[in-house]
Amino acid sequence: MGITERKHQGKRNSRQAIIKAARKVFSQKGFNRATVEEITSQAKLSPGTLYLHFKNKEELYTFLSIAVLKRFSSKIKDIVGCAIPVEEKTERYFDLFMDVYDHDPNILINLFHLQSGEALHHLSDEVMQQLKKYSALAYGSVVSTIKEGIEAGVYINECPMALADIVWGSYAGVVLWVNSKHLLNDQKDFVKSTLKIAFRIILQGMKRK
Amino acid sequence: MGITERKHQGKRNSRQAIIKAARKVFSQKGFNRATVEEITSQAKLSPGTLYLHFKNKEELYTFLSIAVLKRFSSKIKDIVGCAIPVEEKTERYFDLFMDVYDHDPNILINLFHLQSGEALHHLSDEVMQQLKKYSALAYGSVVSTIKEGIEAGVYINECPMALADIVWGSYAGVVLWVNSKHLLNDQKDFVKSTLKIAFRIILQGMKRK
Amino acid sequence: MGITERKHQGKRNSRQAIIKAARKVFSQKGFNRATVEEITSQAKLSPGTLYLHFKNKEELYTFLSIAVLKRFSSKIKDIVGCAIPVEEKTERYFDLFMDVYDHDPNILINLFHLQSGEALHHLSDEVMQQLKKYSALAYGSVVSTIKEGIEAGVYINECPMALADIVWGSYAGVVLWVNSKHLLNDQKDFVKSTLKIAFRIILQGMKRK
Amino acid sequence: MGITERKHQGKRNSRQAIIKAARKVFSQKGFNRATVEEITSQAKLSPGTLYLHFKNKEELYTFLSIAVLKRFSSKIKDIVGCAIPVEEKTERYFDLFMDVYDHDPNILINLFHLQSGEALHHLSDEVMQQLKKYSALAYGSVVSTIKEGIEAGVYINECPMALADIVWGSYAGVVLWVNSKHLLNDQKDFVKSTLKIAFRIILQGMKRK
DNA sequence: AATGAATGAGGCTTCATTCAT
DNA sequence: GATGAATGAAGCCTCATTCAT
Repeated sequence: MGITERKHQGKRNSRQAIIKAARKVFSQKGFNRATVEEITSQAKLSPGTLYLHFKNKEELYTFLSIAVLKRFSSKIKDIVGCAIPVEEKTERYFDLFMDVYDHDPNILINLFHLQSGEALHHLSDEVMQQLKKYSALAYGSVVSTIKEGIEAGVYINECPMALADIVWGSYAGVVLWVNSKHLLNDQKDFVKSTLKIAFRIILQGMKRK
Repeated sequence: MGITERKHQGKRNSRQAIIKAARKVFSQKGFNRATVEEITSQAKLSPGTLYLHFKNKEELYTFLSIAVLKRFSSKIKDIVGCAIPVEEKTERYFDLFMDVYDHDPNILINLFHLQSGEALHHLSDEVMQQLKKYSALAYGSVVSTIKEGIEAGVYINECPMALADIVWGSYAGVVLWVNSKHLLNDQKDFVKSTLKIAFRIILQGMKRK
Repeated sequence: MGITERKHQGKRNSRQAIIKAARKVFSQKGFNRATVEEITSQAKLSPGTLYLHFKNKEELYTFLSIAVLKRFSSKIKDIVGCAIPVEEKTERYFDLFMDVYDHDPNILINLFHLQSGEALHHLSDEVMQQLKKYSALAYGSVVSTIKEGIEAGVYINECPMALADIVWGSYAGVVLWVNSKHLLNDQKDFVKSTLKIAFRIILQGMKRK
Repeated sequence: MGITERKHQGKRNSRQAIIKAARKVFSQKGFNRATVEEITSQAKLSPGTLYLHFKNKEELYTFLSIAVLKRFSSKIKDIVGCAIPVEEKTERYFDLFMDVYDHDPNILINLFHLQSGEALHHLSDEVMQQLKKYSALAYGSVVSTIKEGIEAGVYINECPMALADIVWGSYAGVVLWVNSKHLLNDQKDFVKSTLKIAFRIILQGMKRK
């Protein structure tokens, strides 16, 4: 594609190209080892262009995480609102986790890094707000469903937040762990099957005897 | 402590000071944002001193991880060898995980980062060997106990390696997750109680009905 | 020159500025005492710019040497191919040595240092190949001409490689020696006149009686 | 050798050990890449000991050079004073050069580096004086013999200093050149035979026809 | 909107030198 | 006289970011 054509496709296009490239590069290398130069060159753009769309590297990174959280929280809200038994909701949660994983298996690593304190120091207030908002939404929905399950006598009687932490943490931990251990080309299926078992175990373990 | 006293205590001391400071700084900031300057100044030493003890920043980092793995794998081997029922072994594993956590709650973050590929590029062969050795030892022991449990009909009949990944990944994931979510001064007890629940859930879920 | 003008001239310019400054600083201080900071500041650029053009300090250094070798070997090949008597070829060699010296009297010091093992540890394969290639070309041409002279009964019957070593080593040695002994501003003419005598002596001495 | 015994052998011993080790290490690595740590550990001493005998690394380096110059100038003066024909003196010079080379083939590289400006910046006045004194003595003797040869009609009528530069520069240049080109284990004989030819050529070339 | 050359702060690492023992 | 742990200045290099075009 020549420079001329690309220019005519407007700002939207370069933004999408950067987002796509960033997902890939951040996934492969993590936040620190990923360079702006590599991301933009994979997007067939120049470094300066990144800064037309994002305030800095961190905000691009955070943007990717927020995107997942948005997707997540929106879908999870749908489930929470449904008039179906808790156990069926939980099944759907499982599908949702898998869906997110399919959509971008590595983006979860970003969310993790984000909270691990390696990034998050030069974010604008606006982005920070969004991050908190969607994070709270997604997390809150999980908590409320668990609470519902406890009240319904389905799940063990523990602090619902702790249980949500366990679900969420286990999910992310297992993905990261298996990912890093099995650096194969097609690890996606392997991770998914392990995740499937993990979920079954956790849900089984959370059930009141 | 004055210069005089410190010097009197020999090389050992500065090494320990660096290890201690490194544990703290790496935990707080992660590998990349932790600087050699900060680690050594917290140890009340000058930057050059670090290199009397460690080849570079990465090897210091890896050293910390290996130390945990060593501690872990040595204790875990003791448990594996015992002539006690699998379920009792699992109980002891739990104590061991807690013991490691008590000994240095943050060091696990290092192990995780280590495998995430953000570090590990300038390690000497010797250190790399050690890392692999102790990593395999610790992991292998968990796998063999799970296998024993499956054969004894106690645990569900799934790939033991997958189950080990789930145990290990969940543990690390929950620690990281809860740690990063609750950035309080005294989160240790909070994390531990969540971990306790997590273990109970997972063990319960792994049991054959 | 203002920033505006310089930027307008593209990447080429900064490269040339660095090469020019590097020649000067390396000549004055040698490889080790020359600092990247000094080279780039003399080029009115910032340190980072050097690394847009050269992988590291060593490759810049080597580049300068290869440039001379290229110039040298290309011209020397022309002479070798000519259908003229050996003695005339030798005359032209002399002119060539002087030409290289005129073009950059100090660059020979680089070649020397290069082989002395004080540099040459972080070169990329590509640069290393080039260095060897042009080095072999230049040296080989001298050897073949000497061989021709021996066979024609013009020069004494000694190992042609040894004779080439003597010609080359004497040339470089005399330049370095006179340069370092007479640290005057205008030593160029002095060196050249000494070189002229040296060549006359060596050629005379190499003749079969 | 235990610490106790070494201590009883007095200062002289450690000084000699350092000198010996320094000759070796400087020869192998050049001034910059040779480290104080390596020199002293080869001498089975600790770094601090070097500074009991030499003000700094440069002065140790210079000391080695001065030692050669001393040896050189003293022997050369003997030759100058002899009532023998110039041509015979020249023969003896040749033997002397070879003798120095045999005694320490690499020390000449030091002298060269010394003048190339990579060292020589932190010398005490006293050492600087010595360096100049013995340098002038050795060089002056060569010049005076050449002058004698010119006056006797043996050598071509050129500036005697230039001729001395050529002899000296060629010698050092050939050693360095051949040394660096043929990094073999037993290059000493190879260098010597090349030097022999070189001398023959230069002396022959200097003769008046 | 896009470029990409240039920047320069900041980090890692080395190693000659010191000094308390 | 000797030690050797510790120092800390100095150097190389990276890379997120800027800005003139």
